[in-house]
This record gives sequence, C-alpha cells and structure tokens, in this order.
Amino acid sequence: MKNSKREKILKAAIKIFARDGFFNAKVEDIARQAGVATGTTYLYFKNKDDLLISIFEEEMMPIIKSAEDAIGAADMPDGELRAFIAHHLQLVEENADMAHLLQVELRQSSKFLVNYSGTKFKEYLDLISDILKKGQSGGYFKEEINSTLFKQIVFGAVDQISTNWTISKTRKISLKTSADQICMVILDGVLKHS
Amino acid sequence: MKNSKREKILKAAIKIFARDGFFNAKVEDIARQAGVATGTTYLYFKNKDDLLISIFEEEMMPIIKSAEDAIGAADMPDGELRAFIAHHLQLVEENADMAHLLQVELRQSSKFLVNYSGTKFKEYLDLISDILKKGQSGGYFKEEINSTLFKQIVFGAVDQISTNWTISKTRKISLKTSADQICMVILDGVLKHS
Amino acid sequence: MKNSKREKILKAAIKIFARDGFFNAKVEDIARQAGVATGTTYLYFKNKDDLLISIFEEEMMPIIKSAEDAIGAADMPDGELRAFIAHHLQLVEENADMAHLLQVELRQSSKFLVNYSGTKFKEYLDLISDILKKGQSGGYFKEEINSTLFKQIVFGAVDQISTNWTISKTRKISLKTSADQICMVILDGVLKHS
Amino acid sequence: MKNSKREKILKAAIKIFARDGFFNAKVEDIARQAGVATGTTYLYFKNKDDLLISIFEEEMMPIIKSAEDAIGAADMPDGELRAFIAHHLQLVEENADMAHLLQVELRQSSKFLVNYSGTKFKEYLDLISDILKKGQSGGYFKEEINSTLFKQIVFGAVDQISTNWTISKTRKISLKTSADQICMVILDGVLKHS
DNA sequence: AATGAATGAGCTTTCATTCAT
DNA sequence: TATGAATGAAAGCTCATTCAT
Repeated sequence: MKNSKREKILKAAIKIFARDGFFNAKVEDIARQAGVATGTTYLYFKNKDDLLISIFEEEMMPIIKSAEDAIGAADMPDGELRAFIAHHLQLVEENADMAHLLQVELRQSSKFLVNYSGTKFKEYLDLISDILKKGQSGGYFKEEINSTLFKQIVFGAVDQISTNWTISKTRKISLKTSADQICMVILDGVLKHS
Repeated sequence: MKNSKREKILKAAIKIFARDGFFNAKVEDIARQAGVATGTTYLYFKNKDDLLISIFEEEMMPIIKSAEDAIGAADMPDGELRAFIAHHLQLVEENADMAHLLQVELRQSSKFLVNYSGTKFKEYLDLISDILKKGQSGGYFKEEINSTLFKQIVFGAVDQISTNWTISKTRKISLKTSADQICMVILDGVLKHS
Repeated sequence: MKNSKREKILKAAIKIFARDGFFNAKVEDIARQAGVATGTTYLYFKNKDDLLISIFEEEMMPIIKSAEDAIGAADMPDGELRAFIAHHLQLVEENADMAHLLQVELRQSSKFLVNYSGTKFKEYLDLISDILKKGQSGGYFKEEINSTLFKQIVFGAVDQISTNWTISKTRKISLKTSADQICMVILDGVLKHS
Repeated sequence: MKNSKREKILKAAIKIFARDGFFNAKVEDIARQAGVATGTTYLYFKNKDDLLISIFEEEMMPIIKSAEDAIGAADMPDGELRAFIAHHLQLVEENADMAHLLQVELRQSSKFLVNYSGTKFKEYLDLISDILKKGQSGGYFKEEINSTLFKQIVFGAVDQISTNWTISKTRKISLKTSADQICMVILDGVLKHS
C-alpha cells in the first residue's frame, strides 16, 4: 500500500479532531494516534489546516457515493427522501467521528465554510435538491417549494438531530424513530390532514 | 449603571467572537473593543471560557423573552410556529453577531454543548415543543409527532438557513421568503395534498 | 527609565549574537541574558530579524557621532584619516561584541546587506569618502582616486584587521601598531619613495 | 571518474550555500541540485558542516595554484601585487558563487574562522605576504611594513570591493578600474607625491 | 553504493493570565 | 477598581540525520 501512511494519518486526524476539536487537537497527538512521528504528518499534509480540508475533500466522496446508491435503490420521490435521511443517520451511527466533524468542525470557521461549501459538501446537499426537483417534475412534490431552501431545511433538521444524538448520553430516541419522524414532518407536515 | 463595564466587555466579546471565532479571538482585542484594559476583563470574568458561557447564559434571556412575546401575540398553533420562526430569522438579521455565536461557536466544543444544552438554550428550544404540545392538545397538530424531535427539526431547519444566510454574500433569497417556505414545509409537508 | 527594558534586550542581543552568531542564537538565551521572559522580547521587537536590524539601526548612531567627533578634532586630511582609523580600532577594542556583529553578522545575509547598506552603515562609510574629497579639494590627496572605491579600500583593510584581532587569541600585534601601519600604507603606499 | 558524485555534490553545495547562505541552505536542496538522493550526501560528507569545510579545503587548492601562476608570470614586486589583485577580482567575476562563500560564509561563524584560518585560506593570504617580503628583500618595498598586517590590508580592501560588486545591482565601477585603483592606493598611497 | 521516507529534537512565536503599581 | 507590562507554557513546523530497502 503506497498511501497507507497518508490514510492512517487522515483517519487519526478524524478521530483526534472529533475528540478534541480542531483547535484543541495537537498535531503530535494525531501523529501518535497514527503511529508515526510528528514530522511525518508534514510529509503528507502542508499543515494542520490542510489536514482538515483534506478530510472533507477526500472522505466526502465515498459518503456521497453511498448516499447516491441508497437513493438509487429507492422507489418514488418520498422513498428517495426517506432513503437519504435514513442513510445519513445510519452514517452518523456507524461513523460518529466523521459525523461530528461534518456537524461541528465544518462550521468552525467561516473560512472553511466559505471555501468549501462550494465543493464536496455542496455536492452532498445537492442530492436533496435533486430529489425535490425530480419529485416536482413527477407531480409528487409541491412546485412552490424552493430547492435551495428545501435542501437546507432537510439537512438542518437531520443534522441537528444527529448532533444531539451524538452528544446525548442516554440516546433514548433511536435514530430509526428519528428518521421516521423527520420524514413524517417533511413529507406531510405537522398539521392534521385538513 | 454599576455593571456597565461588565456589560461593555460582554458586548465586545460577542462582536469579537463572531468576527474571529472563539479560538482565534484574543482577550486583548475584546478588551480594546470594550475600551478597557486587558486585565479588567479578568475582574469580571474568570477566564476566556467564562466569557463565552456568560454570553449564552445572559444574552439568551432577552431573546427568549422576546420570542415568548412574539408567540404570545400570535393566534392559533400554526400562527405561533410562524411567529417563532419569523422572530428567530428577524433576530438573525438584526443581531448577526449573536446569531453567529449561537449557530457556530455554540457547536464549537462538545464541552459547551454538553454543559449548556440543559440551560438557557434548552429553554429556547422548549418554546418550540411547547407550541407543538399546545397544538396537539387543541387537536391541530398530529399527536404522533414527538416533541423532542420536533423542536430539533424546526430549530435545525431554521438554524441551517440562518447560517447560510449569514455567510452568503449575495443573499438572493430573503429571510422573509425563507420563513414562509420553512413554515410551508413544516406545517403541510412537501407532498402534494394527497 | 521607560526604555530600560528595551535597551537591556538590545544589549543582550548584541552579546548573544556576537557569541553564537545570528542563526545559532536562541531568543530564549537573549531574554535570559537580558533578565526578562522570552515573551517580553516580542513586546519590543517584532521578531528575531527585527532584533538584528534594530541593533544596526540604533547602535550605529552613537558610533557615527563619535567618529565624526574624532575626525573633527583632527588637523589636516591625513590626520583625519588617522583619526578615523584609530577611532574604529579603538571601538573594536572597547566594544568587541558590536564590532563582531558589524564585521561578521552584517555580512550574514545579502538581505541585510542590500537593505541596510543604504542607511546607517552607508553613513559611516561616507565619513571616509568625505575625508578623501576634502583632502582632494585641499590639494593633499590625489584627484584620480575614486571616493566610492577609496572608502571600501579603507574600511575593508581596517575591518579585516579588526576581525582577525577579535578572533586572534594571542593578539601579538597591538591595534595601535595596526592603525599606524594601515595609515602608512594608505597614505604613502608600500613602494619605497620613488 | 570515481569521485564524480562527490564532486557534483561539492559543486552543488557551493551554488546553494552561495544562493541561500549556509544556515538557510537545505541539504535536500543541495542533493537535488547535485542530482542525487539526500542520503547520498552523507555517504561522502560527515554532515552539513563538513560540506562547508570541504569546500574551503578542496576548492581553495586550484585557486591558490592559479593565483601562484598569475604571480609567477608577473615582473617586479609591484607587478606581482597587481597580478594578485587582478587575479582575485577576475576570480570573483568568473566564479561568483565561490567568491561569495569566501567573502560572506567564511566569516559566518567564529568556529570556522578559528579552525580554518590556519589552513588553505591562510595559504592564500600568504601569497600576499610573500610578495611583500620578496619586494622588501629586493629593496622595492618599505621594510617597516609588517607582512602579517599587509596581507590583511590588501585582502581586506580587495574583499570589501568584491563583496560590494557582487551585491551591487548596477555595477557602475568595473572590476578592472577597481583593480587599478586598489593598486594605486596600496603602492603609492593617497597622499600626493611629497 | 544509493535511495528517500521517516524521524524527532529543537526553535520561534503566540497569547491567556497574572500582578506590581 | 483599573491598568497593561510581563510572564512562560505550549504548539506548529522545520530539517539535519538515519536506516530499511
């Protein structure tokens, strides 16, 4: 494996950034976690910032891909939305560290938000707007809903619940239940069938 | 005003934290912004962390109060929800620094999230669950929706849109339009009237 | 004394730079020598480079002044040249550290040489060309000698001997003797009276 | 060529040391310039210091030899001095990197000055004192001039002018003119024929 | 002999916090 | 109370040197 060391450092960074937060994380700790010397980190990454950026750039790819697959395997627009939401929450459950980074550290500094909202993260959010648009074309979803806002509403809701679940000690409400409830509200609304 | 100096430091901290982020903000800059000496900050606050904590503890109060007033002035459960959402987005527009802190810096470290999710911030979120519960009792809202999840869904959606609006340079979509769309989705859902 | 601390750090830097060389000198050692904490150095100087630059900018002034005085107290062009040379060598004897910096560290990097050859150091060298020009006007010195080259010849000779004297352990040849010999060669040449 | 690789590294070191200065020069850069791997450097040289030392020890030899030849080809003591000076300045012109090292980096640290003033560099300077002594024996040069000081005066003058010429961007005064003027001053002095 | 990835000691610089005034 | 100069621990990053291949 040529890039095994780089990969090891990246995985270690995810873990340490998630544990300590970007600013409190020490490069030395990341290196130790990866089983390499401090200087080795700088052979593969320009600096600490580059480490965080690389995580988002490189780790988003498989996430997007598997989300696409999940959506592709679903029937009907509402099924697709359910698939996206269920997939995201499952990801949070299986990969808590990466989820924490996406939720918490990505917001850390406007710098990152501005620079990277246009890249991989945007691609991910666009999966939601694509579902909406397709559903609108097919006559399933309301035409008057703006796709830019819709993707933020859905992601915001899912993300907030994920963040709380990650932090929560008791985890009384399962992510399965959460997924169902988010879908219910987003698809049908909170108002009783008028 | 006995505590005018303390208040000045607190306001300065909101501004500087919003501008630079908690970790990049320098206590010296906060003091300068407040028009006091660096050391004076430590007469009123234990340390830099305490400054951030105090902001949430003390600045949340009037926000909660005015949100309550806005809700109280509304008719019907759906009107209350509209009121909450509109109020929050208006707050973001009028008080961008504080909004940024709530959105970005509050998430900064799990430490803060864990310690303070149970205090003033929780009170704020509970305004949403109260609206839901009242609406459920009155027969307007679906009973099967969990209030803990609902408040997170609503806040997450509103917060995500606020964050994007704050960062966005163009601000093509007005917060007024955003409020309407959020209400539409949350109240009626995205699915066409079945 | 308001600037006593700054002055102490500057003096300490001269000593440590002279002892260890610019690159080997540690800021921590300079601070310790000055009797202050490491961080204090950065209250008065932007960085390590600024420390070296400040030495040249600020310590050259009194040197130039006292050289001017020595020249002013001398009779005749040849007396003025003798005065300059004797003064410089005396300076070397009395202030070995500063002399070392001028001789060795100033040459260190082209960066410094380029940036500072036009300032205080140039002023010092110009004392020599002024002596030449005055002597030429008075009919004492040969008109065909270029003043730009002359100042370099004289300074180069004096500087080389100073450097060797500073380094030399035995110091067999006194600086007094050296001054006489430099003057003899520069004024009359090595050739026997033709 | 058995030692072609060693020679390549040495030449590369001259170039890089001249370009960046000894302390700022990276061994990796030297290796790259030489077209070898970093580690290879350490097969031929003990460490970075040894590289600088070796340059002086080994590259001085041909310089001394060619200076000797130039002197040997000259007539009369004054011709020999002219030959030495002209040769040195020509060397500076043709081999700027090596000249820079001799002028700037050799002075860098007392360590090098102390350890190496007694070796090849001393041999080079002794060419000047030999010229003086021979001229004194032949009745051409003043007996009262000390040869140790004389060689420093001549080298100092030539070196200072070389250094300035190397750094100077305009190079208004040619090295040919410089050589003539140095000779004029050293041989006949600045004083008008008394 | 040659490689170049890996090492880790060591340095500059920052900044939250203290304390003499 | 208020000041702001001084502190010094702490961390990011560099690079001479090593060593497994």
